[in-house]
Amino acid sequence: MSATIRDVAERAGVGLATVSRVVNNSPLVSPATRQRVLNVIAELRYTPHQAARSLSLGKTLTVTTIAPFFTRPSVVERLRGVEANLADSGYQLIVCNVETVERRDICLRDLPRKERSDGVLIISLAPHPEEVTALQQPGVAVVLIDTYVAGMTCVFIDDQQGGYIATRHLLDLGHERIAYISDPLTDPFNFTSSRDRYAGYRQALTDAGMPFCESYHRSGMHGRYEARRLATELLSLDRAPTAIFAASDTQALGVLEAAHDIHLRVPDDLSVIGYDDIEIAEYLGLTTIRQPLFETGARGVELLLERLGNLDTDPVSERMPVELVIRRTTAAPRKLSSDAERR
Amino acid sequence: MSATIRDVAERAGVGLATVSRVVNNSPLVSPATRQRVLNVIAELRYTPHQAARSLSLGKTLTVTTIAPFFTRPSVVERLRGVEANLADSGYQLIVCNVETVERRDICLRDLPRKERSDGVLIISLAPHPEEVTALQQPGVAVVLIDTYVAGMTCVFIDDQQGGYIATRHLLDLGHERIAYISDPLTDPFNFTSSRDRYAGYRQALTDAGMPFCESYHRSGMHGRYEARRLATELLSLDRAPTAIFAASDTQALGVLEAAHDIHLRVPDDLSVIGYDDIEIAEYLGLTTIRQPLFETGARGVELLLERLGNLDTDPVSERMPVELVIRRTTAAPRKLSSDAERR
DNA sequence: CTGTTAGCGCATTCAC
DNA sequence: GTGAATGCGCTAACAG
Repeated sequence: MSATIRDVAERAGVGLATVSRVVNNSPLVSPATRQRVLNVIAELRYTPHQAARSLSLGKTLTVTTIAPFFTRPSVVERLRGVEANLADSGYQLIVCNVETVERRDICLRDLPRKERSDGVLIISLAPHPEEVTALQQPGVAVVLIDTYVAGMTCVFIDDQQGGYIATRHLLDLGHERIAYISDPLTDPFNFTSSRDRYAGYRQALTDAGMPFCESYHRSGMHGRYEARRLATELLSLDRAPTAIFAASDTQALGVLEAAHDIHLRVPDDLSVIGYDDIEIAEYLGLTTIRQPLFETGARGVELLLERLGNLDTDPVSERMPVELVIRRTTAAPRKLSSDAERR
Repeated sequence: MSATIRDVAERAGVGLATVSRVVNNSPLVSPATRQRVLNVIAELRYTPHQAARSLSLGKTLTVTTIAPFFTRPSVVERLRGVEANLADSGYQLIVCNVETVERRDICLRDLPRKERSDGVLIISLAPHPEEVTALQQPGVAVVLIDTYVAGMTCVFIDDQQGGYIATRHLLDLGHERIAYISDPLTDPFNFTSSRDRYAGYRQALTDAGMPFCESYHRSGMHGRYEARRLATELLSLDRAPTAIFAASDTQALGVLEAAHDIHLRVPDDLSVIGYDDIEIAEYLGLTTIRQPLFETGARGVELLLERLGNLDTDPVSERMPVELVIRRTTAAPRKLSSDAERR
C-alpha cells in the first residue's frame, strides 16, 4: 500500500494538517518543519491521493473534453491546444470521443455534471436548445469550442466569413461556375461549420450578382471518398463547375482525386479551395482557408480556467479570424483566359 | 448543489445502503423498493459522485495514457484504438501528451501510481531500466504499446521485421543503393522504432550480400522538413541512392519533396518507401509498411482491463504483424532496367 | 506556527 | 431484504 498523509505525519512527528500545508504550499509552516516534512515525503514517495483530495475539496480537479471524431486532423489540432494549456494547470484532462449520435447525446447529458468534472470543453458540437439550459446549470463551467451559442462562453470561428472569402477568391479569379461540397447542412450531431460556410458562399455569390445554382451544391458524409464521389458528379454535369470550394481540406483531397480520375488538371482545368489548412495542405500546395485550430483549443482552456475560478462570470464569446492561403490549386478559369486573350 | 445518495435515501424512505445496492445492481433488493429508488434517482437526477466512489472503493476508476506528440498521425490512431475500447468499460480516460524529455521523465515517474490511476498505457515510450522496476511496483497495471520491454506487458510491432521487409522489397526490385532516413537511433525519449527498423534494414542488406554504406544512413529530428533536408543531402551524393527507405510516412513525404525539388521522378528516378500507412499514404500512392496502429491501442486496453481484474497475472507480450503495401513510389531502378534491356 | 476534529459521498461490513 | 455504523485520505475550520 502506498503512503498516506498520516504515515508522513507520524514519521515526521507532526500533525496531519502540517503535512497538508506543506503539500499545498501554505506559508503557515516554519522552514524547519517544512524541510523535515519534505524529507519524509521524498523518503516515502508520498503522493496525495487524488480522489481523497477532490472529495475533500469538493472539486474533481478534472476537465473533460467532448470531441467528435478524434481522427479528423482539425479535431486533433484543437485537442493539442487544449492539452498544451491544461498540462500545468493541475487539472487532469479526460477525453471523450464521440462517433455516434447516441454517444453525443449521452455525453452532452451526463458528462457536464459537477460530480464528474469541474469543467467541460465541447468541441465542434453545438448543443440543442434543451441541452443549453441543462449546460447552464451552475456547478460546472462549460466552454464551447468551434461553435457559437448565445448565452454560453464560446471560442468560435467566423465560418461564414471563411466561406465568403473562399468564394470571393474564386470569384475574383474570374470563375462563374463555383460549386460547394460539404457535410450535410443539417445533421444529427449538429455541426454548424458546413452550414455557416455555405451561408458565406451564398452571400459572396449574391454580392457578386452571381446566380446560385442548386445543382452546384452537394453534400454528403464527411470524408475523402464521399467528397470524391460528389465531385465526380459535379464534374460530369453539363455545365460543370470550373471551381470547387470544399468545406474541409480532407474533402478537397477527394475533389483533387476526382479531378485526377478524369484527367482534369488543377488549377488549369479546375480550381480547388479547401478549408482548415491542415498540415498536408501545404505539402500538396492546396489553396485553403486557414483557421486557428490549435489556438481555439488553447484559448478555450484559458477561458475555462478563468471560469473555474469564479463560476458566476458572464459568458463571453470570442470570434477567431480566418485567413486565405493562396497556393497552387486555384487560378483563373481557362475560358476567361482565352476571353482575355481575345481582347 | 447536486443530489447525494443521502437525499435519495431520505426521499425514497430507505437506508443509504439500499440506494447503493440499487446503483450497483446488487440482487439483494426487492423489486418493489428497487423501483421506488430508481424513480427517486431519476427525479433528482442523481449521479454518484466519482471521487467519493473511488475513495470508498480504493480504485480511481481511471486509466491514464501517456503518449508523445499528439500530432503524429500514428499516435492519434493508437489513441483512437484506446478510446474505442475504453469507452464502455466504466473507466475514464486521462490523456497526457509528452513533448519534452522533462515531461516524459516526470510523467513516467509520477503518473503510474495507484493514488492517481488504476492503470496506465504508455505509448511508444520505452521506459529505462530504473523506470521499469518502478513500473513493476504492485498497485497499478501498466501496459506498453509499441514498445517491448522484457518482464512487462506489451503490445508491440515487429519493427525489425518491418525494416527488413521494406529493404527486401527494394532489393527485390533490383536496387543496390538503398538509403535509410530516420529519427536519431538513440534519443532521450528512448523511442525504439527507428532503431529496430534500422536493424532490419542492415540485416536485409547483409542477407543479400550487399555492403552497408555508412553515408546512406541519415537521421534527424522527426518530421517532414528535416527528412527533406536529409534526403536532399543523400541525393546530392556522388553515388546517390536509387531508393530511400523512410522510417515513417511523414518522413517519406519529405523525401518525395526533396526528389521533386531536384526534378527527380518517383519511382522512375528514385524509389521511396515509407512506414505506417497513415491515411494520406494511400492518397499519395506511397508504398509503405503497414502496421496495425488502431489495433495496438485497442489490444493494449484489452490487456490492461484484464490486468485490472487480477493484478498478479504474469506479464504477457504480443507482437503484431506488419505488412508490405506496394503502391506507386517504388519500382526497379533505371540503371537496372537499361541493364536488362542490354541483355 | 501547529495539532485536533469534523466532514466530503459512498461502499461495506455487520446486525436486525 | 434492509438499515445503521465505520472508514477510505484529505482539507479546512478551529483551538491552542
